[in-house]
Amino acid sequence: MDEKYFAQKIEDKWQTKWRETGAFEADVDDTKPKFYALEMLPYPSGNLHMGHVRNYSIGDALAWYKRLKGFNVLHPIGWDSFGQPAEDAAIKRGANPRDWTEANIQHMTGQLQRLGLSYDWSRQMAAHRPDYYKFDQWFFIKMYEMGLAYKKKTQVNWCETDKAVLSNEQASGGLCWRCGNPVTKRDLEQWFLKTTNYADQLLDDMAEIETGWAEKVLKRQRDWIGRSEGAFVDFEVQSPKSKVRSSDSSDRIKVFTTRIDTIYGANAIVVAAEHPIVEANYEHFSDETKVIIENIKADKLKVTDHDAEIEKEGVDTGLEAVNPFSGEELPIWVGNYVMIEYGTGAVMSVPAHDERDFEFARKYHLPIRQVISEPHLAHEHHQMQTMSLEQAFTDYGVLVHSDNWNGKTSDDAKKAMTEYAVKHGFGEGATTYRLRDWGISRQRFWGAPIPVVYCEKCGIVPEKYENLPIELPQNMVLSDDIAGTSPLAKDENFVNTVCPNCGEPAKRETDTMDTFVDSCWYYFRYTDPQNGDLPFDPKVAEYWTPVDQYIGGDDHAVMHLIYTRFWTKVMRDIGLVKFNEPVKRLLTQGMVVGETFFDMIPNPEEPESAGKRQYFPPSSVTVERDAKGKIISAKSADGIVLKSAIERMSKSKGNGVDPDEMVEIYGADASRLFVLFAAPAENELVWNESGIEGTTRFLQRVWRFVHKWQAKLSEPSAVVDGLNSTNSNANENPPATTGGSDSRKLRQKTHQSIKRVTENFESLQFNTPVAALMELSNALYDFKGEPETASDADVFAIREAVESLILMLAPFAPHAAEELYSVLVGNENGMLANRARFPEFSAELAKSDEIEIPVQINGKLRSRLIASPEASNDELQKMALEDEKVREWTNGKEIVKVVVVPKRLVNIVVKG
RNA sequence: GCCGGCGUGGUCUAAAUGGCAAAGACGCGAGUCUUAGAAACUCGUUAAUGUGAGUUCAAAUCUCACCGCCGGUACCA
Repeated sequence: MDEKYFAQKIEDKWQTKWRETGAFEADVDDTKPKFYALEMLPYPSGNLHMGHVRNYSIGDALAWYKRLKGFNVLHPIGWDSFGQPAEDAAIKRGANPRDWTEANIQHMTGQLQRLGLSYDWSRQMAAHRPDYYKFDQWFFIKMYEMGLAYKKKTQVNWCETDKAVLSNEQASGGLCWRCGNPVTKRDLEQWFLKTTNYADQLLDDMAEIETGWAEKVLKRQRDWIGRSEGAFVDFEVQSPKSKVRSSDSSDRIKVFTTRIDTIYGANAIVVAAEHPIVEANYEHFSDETKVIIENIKADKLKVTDHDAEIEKEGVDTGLEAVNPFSGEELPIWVGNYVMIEYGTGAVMSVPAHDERDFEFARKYHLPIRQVISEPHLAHEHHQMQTMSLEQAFTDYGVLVHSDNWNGKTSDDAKKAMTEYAVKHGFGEGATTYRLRDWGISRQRFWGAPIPVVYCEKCGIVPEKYENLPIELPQNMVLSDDIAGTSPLAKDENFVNTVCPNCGEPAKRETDTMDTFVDSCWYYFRYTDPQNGDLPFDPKVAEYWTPVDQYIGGDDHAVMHLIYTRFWTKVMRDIGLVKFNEPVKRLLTQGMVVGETFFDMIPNPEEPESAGKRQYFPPSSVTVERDAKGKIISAKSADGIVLKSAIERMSKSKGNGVDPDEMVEIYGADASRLFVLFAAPAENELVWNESGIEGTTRFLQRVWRFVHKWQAKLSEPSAVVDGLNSTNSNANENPPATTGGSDSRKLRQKTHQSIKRVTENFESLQFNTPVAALMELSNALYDFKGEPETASDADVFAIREAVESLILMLAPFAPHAAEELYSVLVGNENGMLANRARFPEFSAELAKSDEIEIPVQINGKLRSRLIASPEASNDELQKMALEDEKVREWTNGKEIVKVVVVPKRLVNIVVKG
C-alpha cells in the first residue's frame, strides 16, 4: 500500500481488474434475488456531460449497494444512437453517420470506463445497429397486424430548422423540443401507432406504480393523457334561407361538453375554422366572412407566443342550429379559440359559465344568460331573467332558467340530461382525450426504416419477418436539399424491391421511425442482447424484468416514459411479458446547472422580439458579486454588460464542466462522491467546483488511517473470523462489555453509521450517507490510541469500524474501497469475488448506554436529564420533576400537565 | 392565468411519525510545515428556519394569507 492516495494509479488498476475478470457480468441465477438497476441510455453525442455523470453515479451506487446486499444485479448500458445529430454531421462535414456514431460510442465508452462504472458491458446495445433495429421493425409489423399501426394524411408538426417532423409531445408549446425554434404545420402521409387505444390503461395502471414514481411525473402524464368525461350533443342545423329543418344527419353539429347542465345557457354554437360545416357552406358565406375564416386558419399556423394571450376572433356564419333541449335557435359562429383537433371541433358557447365563452360573448355582444346559481341564491335568480355578470361562474350549483330541470344540482342534472339526450337520440355520454396517436414517421435517413412495401396490385404490404432487418444503405450521400421527403427516396437500390406478397416489382416505404421507438424497449433487450429470432426471450426477461429502479431526468416524463409504458402494454398483449408496468420505481434526478453569461442579439427579421442569446464562456467574464455570492454585474472582455442566468449545463452555453478533466484532476472516486454528496439526487445541482476538494480530502483521510493501522488491521488475530466470511456481523464479536469505554463508543458509532447508511440507500438518499461516512471517519480520528499500544479490544473496534467504512464506501468510491479492502483481506481478488457483504448493524451495539432527555417548561428548554434508554415514561417524568433546575421554574406554580415523549423529551406545562 | 414544488448560517445542505434547530462539506480565520506560495495537516468559526397569522403542551414540519424562486402547462369545451 502506498503511503499516499494516488487516485489515478488505483483507478487504472481496478478498472483493468474488473474488465479482465468480468466482475460485473450478470447471469440468471434462481438462487439469488435479482435487482435490475437501470439508467436512461445516453445519446452518443461524442462527449459525456455532468448530467450523465450524476445519473450514472446514482445508478452505480445503488447497483453496488445491492450487490453487496447479496442481490444478483443487472446493471447495463447502451446507446440511443439513431437520431439527428449524426445526420447533421453527415450533411455538414460529409461524415458517414455510421462512422461518426461508432466513433462517438467508442470515445464515450472510454469516458464511462474511466469513471469506473460497474456496467455489464457484454450486454451493450446500440439502436443504430441492424441486430437491434431489426426488432423495431419486428414490433412495427406486429403492431400493423394488430391494427395498432396505420397510415393517415395529416397536418404534422414541422420544424423548419431541423427539417423534421415532430410528434405532439416533441412540439409541445409550439416549439421544437430539440432546437427550441417555432414549429409549423404541414400536410404529410404519416404512420401512426394507436396509443389512444391504451389511454385508459395508461391512466388507470398508474395505480400500480404510484408508490414508486414521483407524483409530479404521474401528474404530467395524467395531464398529457387528459381524460375528460362529458357528453356529445347533436344540434340540428338550419339553413338561414330555407328555414326548413333537415332530417339528414349530415346537417347536425356534434359538440362535446363536460357541462351539459349548462345547455339552457347556450347562446351560440362555435366551431373551428376547419370544421366540415364551414367547408360545406363555404360558398354561401359573404366575402367578409370568408376573409375572417381564412385569417383564423392562417393565424393557427403561426407561432404560439408563450406568454401572450391570443385575442378571441370570430364571425357569425349566418347558419343556425337548434338547441335540442330548449328548441331555441342559436347562431353558428366560427371562433379562433375552438380547436379542430380536440373533441368534435365544435362547442356550445355558454358564456355565463365558461370563461372563454364569456370573453367571446363580451367581445361580440352576444347574450349572456345565467342558468346555474349558487345554491343559496337559487331562489332569487329564479326571478331574474338576466344577470349582469362580472365574470363567468364556472362552479357547480343549482339549475335555474332551465325549464323542468330547475332546482336540480349540476351533478344530478348532468346525469339526467345525458340520459334524456340518449333517450331522444340526440346525444350520448362521451369521454375524450387530449392524448393523440403517436406519429412515428420521420423523413430522415438515420433511423430504423419502416418495413412496409407499396405494391400496385396488393397495396400496402408489411415486410415478411424473415426479410428483416431492412437495412439502411451503407454509403448514402446526404445533402441539405431535403424538403419533407426522406433521403432514402433518392436511393433506387433501396426503394425498388419486390412485393413480399405477389413478387411483382414494388416500392419501399422511405420514412424511418422516430427514435423514441428505440428507447421504448431497449432495457428488455439487455436481458437477452444476442437473440436473433426475437427481441428477447420471454423466459429470460421474466427473470430480470420489470425494472426495479429506473433513474433519469424528468424531462422524459411525458415522452419516453409514456411511450415505453404503451410499448410494454403492447408487448404484454403479444405475450412477451406478463405485467402492465415496466418500471417499479422511478427516480428523477435534478439537472446539473451552472451560471451562464450572455448578450441579447436582436433578430433583424423580428425587431419586436427580444432576440437571440449570445453566450460567453464564464472564464472570459468579469463578475462582481455581493456578500451572498449573487451576481451584481458581469462584463465581457470587451466591456459589454452581460446578463446572467443559471441554466442547464451545455457546451454551447459555455457553462459545462468536462468530466474527463475533472477525473484527471480529482479522480473518478472523488468526482462521483462529490456529485452525490453535493445535493439530494432530486434537487437541481448548481455546479460549484470548490466543494470537490472536500471529498478528495475525505478519501485521503480514510486512506491515511488505513495506512497507519495497516499492520494491525491485517493481523488475522485481530478479528475472530477473517473478512472472508460472508458477514462480519455482531454475533461473532466479543461481548460489548469488554474493552474500554472508548472502543465501546467507537463500536456504537460504527453500528449507528451502518444503520443510517442502510436506511438512506433504501430510501434513495445519496447525500446523507456520505455525511455519515465522513462522521465515522472523523470518529476514527477522534479515537485516541496508537497501533503500537492498542489493546485487543481497541484493535477489534477499529478494525470493525474501518472494515464497515470501506465496504460502505464501495458504492460511492469503488476503486479506493477495493484497494483498501485488498489491504484488509490480503488478496487482490476484489470485494465481489471475496463475497464481501454490506455490513449489518446490531441494534444492541448501536444503542446508546445513556440518553439525554431535554426538559421543557411551557415548551422552552430549561434542563437536561441523563437517563437510561430503558427508562419508562413515568420514570422520566419523575426525574424531570425532581430535577433542580426544573424545580426553580416550577416552584410555587401549578403544574397543569406533563407531556412525555418516550425516549425523547419531557414538557411540563405550568400556570401562574 | 392555471397547476405543482421549494424557501434553514456567508454557500451547498441535515434534522422518521410535529418533540433539544446544525450532523457533514465548502468558505473563512489562526497555526504547523515550507525560502515563499500552494498542497497537506492541526485548531477555531459569534451566525439561520422568507413574512404575517392560526392550530398545539410543543411547528422548519400541519392550516391560511402574502412575498420570492423554480418547474410544468396553455383557450382541452
